[in-house]
Amino acid sequence: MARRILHLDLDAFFAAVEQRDKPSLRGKAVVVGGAGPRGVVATASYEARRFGVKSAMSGAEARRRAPTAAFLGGRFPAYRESSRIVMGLLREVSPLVEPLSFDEAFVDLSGSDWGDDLAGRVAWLRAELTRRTEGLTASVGVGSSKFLAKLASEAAKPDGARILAPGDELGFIAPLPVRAIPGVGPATEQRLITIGLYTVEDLRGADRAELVRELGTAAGESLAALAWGRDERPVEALRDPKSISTEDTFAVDLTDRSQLEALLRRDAAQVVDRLHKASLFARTVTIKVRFADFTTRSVARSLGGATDGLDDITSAGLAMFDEIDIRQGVRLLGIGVTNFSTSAQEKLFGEEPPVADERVAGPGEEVVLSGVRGRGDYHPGADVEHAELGRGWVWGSGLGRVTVRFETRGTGPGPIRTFAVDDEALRPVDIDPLPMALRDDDA
DNA sequence: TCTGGGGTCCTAGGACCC
DNA sequence: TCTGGGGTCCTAGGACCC
Repeated sequence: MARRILHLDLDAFFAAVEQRDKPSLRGKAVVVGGAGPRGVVATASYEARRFGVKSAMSGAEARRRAPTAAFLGGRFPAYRESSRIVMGLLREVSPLVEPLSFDEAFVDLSGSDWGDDLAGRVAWLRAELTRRTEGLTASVGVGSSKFLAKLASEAAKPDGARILAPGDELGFIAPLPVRAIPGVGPATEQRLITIGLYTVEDLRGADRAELVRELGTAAGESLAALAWGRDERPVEALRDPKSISTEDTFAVDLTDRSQLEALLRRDAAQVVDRLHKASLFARTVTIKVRFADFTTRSVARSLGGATDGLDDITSAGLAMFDEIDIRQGVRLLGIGVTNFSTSAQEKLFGEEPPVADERVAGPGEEVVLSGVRGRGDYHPGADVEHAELGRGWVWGSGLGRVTVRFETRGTGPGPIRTFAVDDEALRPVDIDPLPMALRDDDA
């Protein structure tokens, strides 16, 4: 019996959450991300895509293409909440759910009772998802492997479903361009085109040995198998994290070493904090430096044993950073940890116990850009509350003023008012998205 | 106003060991 | 004049994904 794998992808997720919560933006071009001098687009609504705006495009380019679009900073707590509802719904279908990101997951339907009437069940799932999230839509694909399910949901976008009958799968993928295969990006695509391979069907006729020579063992063998629909990767509900890292791109290139060191300390504290929350210990520390010319260097150092100590990790990072020539200017600095174990290892010589978090408010924090914003302030799109007018969102700000549109999911398009930034009646709403009427644990 | 942030996986070369 | 041959760990960098 062939496996039945379901792949679900929320449509234009971040932008769709914004349109749901901001009625005046429904049906309009909305771009999440792309703020600041070096921002890039995280998600564009389908209306914005019609202007040619795409994920990962620079904000400058996106504004050029869609000058009338609403550009929003992003509200991670709201995205997380909707994601939680969707993943909860999927876990009611089957315990074998593998989230890939906030907006995407695989479900192994062998763990479900979905044998008959697959189309009816999928239709129910999509309708239920829209109901519980109060308006989001998802595209769903079902196939006999992760690979085929993912291509099926891609074909169903937006707001559709595609269920592949086992006998139709090879015919369905044959005409697709090689670039449609997950794992084939611009570089691999170019190499395949160079040897005359444009489609999945071409790949089937290719010489296996040549693919391996051209792309390496892993990629070559994997493509040769995928072209014939062969993909045995299991749906894994629990995957251990392999690394934790954080990095900052600066609004301007920095050359002041002590300022960069302070930022590195602050980032190390954040990484250690997340390490503690995950109850993990790491043996390897990595730093990443991107220079003004966009070249990137990474340096890694393995410690004597696994640690979650702030001092250990910070000093390893600083020691590596010390050896890097930063005269041309640094546009990005980051630090991360890998090589996890679940217990600290004895060090060669005695070590103090893990240090409690010591929050370092580094100098020059204002130079740090955050592409998509998660915390409340008055960036465009942020949630606010006014003492008399209630909930709304930041339409724009500057010159000591904030303009707010007063509307929420449940209202119609609302009125616009402008305030002084220090108006006592107005406050940012931090991590408090409006509750959904229906929760995933209601049903 | 070119090019975010958080990840995963793979490769290649050198060290080191038996 | 050969030059061995695995296996594993480590580091740096690249490709790719959302």
